[in-house]
Amino acid sequence: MPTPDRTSLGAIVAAGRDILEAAGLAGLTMQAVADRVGVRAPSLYKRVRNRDDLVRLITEATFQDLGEQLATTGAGLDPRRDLAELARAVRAFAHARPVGYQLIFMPRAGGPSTEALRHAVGPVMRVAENLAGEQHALEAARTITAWANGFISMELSGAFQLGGDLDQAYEFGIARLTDALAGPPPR
Amino acid sequence: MPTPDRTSLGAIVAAGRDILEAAGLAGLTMQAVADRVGVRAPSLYKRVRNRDDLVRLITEATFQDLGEQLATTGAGLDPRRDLAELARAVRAFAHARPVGYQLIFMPRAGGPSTEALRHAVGPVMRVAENLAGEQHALEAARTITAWANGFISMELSGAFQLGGDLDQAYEFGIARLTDALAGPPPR
DNA sequence: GTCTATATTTCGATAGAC
DNA sequence: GTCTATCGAAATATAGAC
Repeated sequence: MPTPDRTSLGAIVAAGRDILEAAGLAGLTMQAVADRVGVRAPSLYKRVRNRDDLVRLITEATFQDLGEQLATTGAGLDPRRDLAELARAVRAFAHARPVGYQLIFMPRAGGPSTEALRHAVGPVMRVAENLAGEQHALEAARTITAWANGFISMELSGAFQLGGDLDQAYEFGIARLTDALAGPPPR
Repeated sequence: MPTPDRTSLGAIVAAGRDILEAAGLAGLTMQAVADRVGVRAPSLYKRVRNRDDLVRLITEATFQDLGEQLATTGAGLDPRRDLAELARAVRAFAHARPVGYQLIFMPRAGGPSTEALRHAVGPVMRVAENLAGEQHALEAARTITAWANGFISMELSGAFQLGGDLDQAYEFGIARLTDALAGPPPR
């Protein structure tokens, strides 16, 4: 009888995500993952092609989580309120998994499948369309996404160094963006 | 008579910046820099403490360049026009040096000196104050910066995958943000 | 499927002669 | 200041026994 399974792909990905948050992308080594799941490093290669593959799996799992988080948010009747809730949900997610969040937006060979992307961006597109109209939905969604992701990325990287209250600044951005997108279309 | 200088700190940093753009941060090895400046790798350590130090110098030089680029932009009389010019200037800079630009916003130990930061952000603060008023200058500047940087970062990382014209989306964001910040302040 | 052992590669950094 | 020579430290990945 062969040796029974001592780990699983799910456990490996989960361990990888924990290590990623605790030690950063550079700290995500095959050895560290093996230690955490309780096997030797070479055994990981039975379930994962290589490290890049593991990073990709972790990124996709994180992206999927974000999508599910947003799916349960901002589906109300008031698009202005929905936008605010979506924006706060994204930021909360990023605060909970800062490294994983930033990993999503890193340039890499095999980006997220367009399917997964539509799933995660869906709620934002809906709100954008309700606010700015069908014709400007994509541009409005990109404005929202760019602002939120930019704010969060800068916050996480410590780029806001001039003091002030960041929570307040985020709410300020929400309020102004909402007014801007809900306002009369240009021209 | 000792051997004459065969390179300089400036040449090393300049070579590092070129390599960074051509081969990414991982490709920025001491060996690659040495090859490009025409010395052996150990010689670099006479002018640079270690690799991290070199990366820091490159980041600061890039940040300085960005600041100078913005200093000559958007100092006109019309804050709406100034904001548009500033936003376009940042994006043009990022397109010219994508890796260096993203390096600026990476979390690192010794962030840019507050002095260098004020220099680079100065023009944005001025425009924000002219648009949104003194009381909301910082928040407005952060909204602008977050949106522009978020848009550019996502663009550079290939995160915009749903088609559409990105130039147009950027102009859309400029127009809407300008209206939003110049509009009546939220009481 | 897991293990031990090891190959490979790469890179950062130092020592000491000239 | 530059060089040759080399160390030392990782980390990825493979081979083959059990």
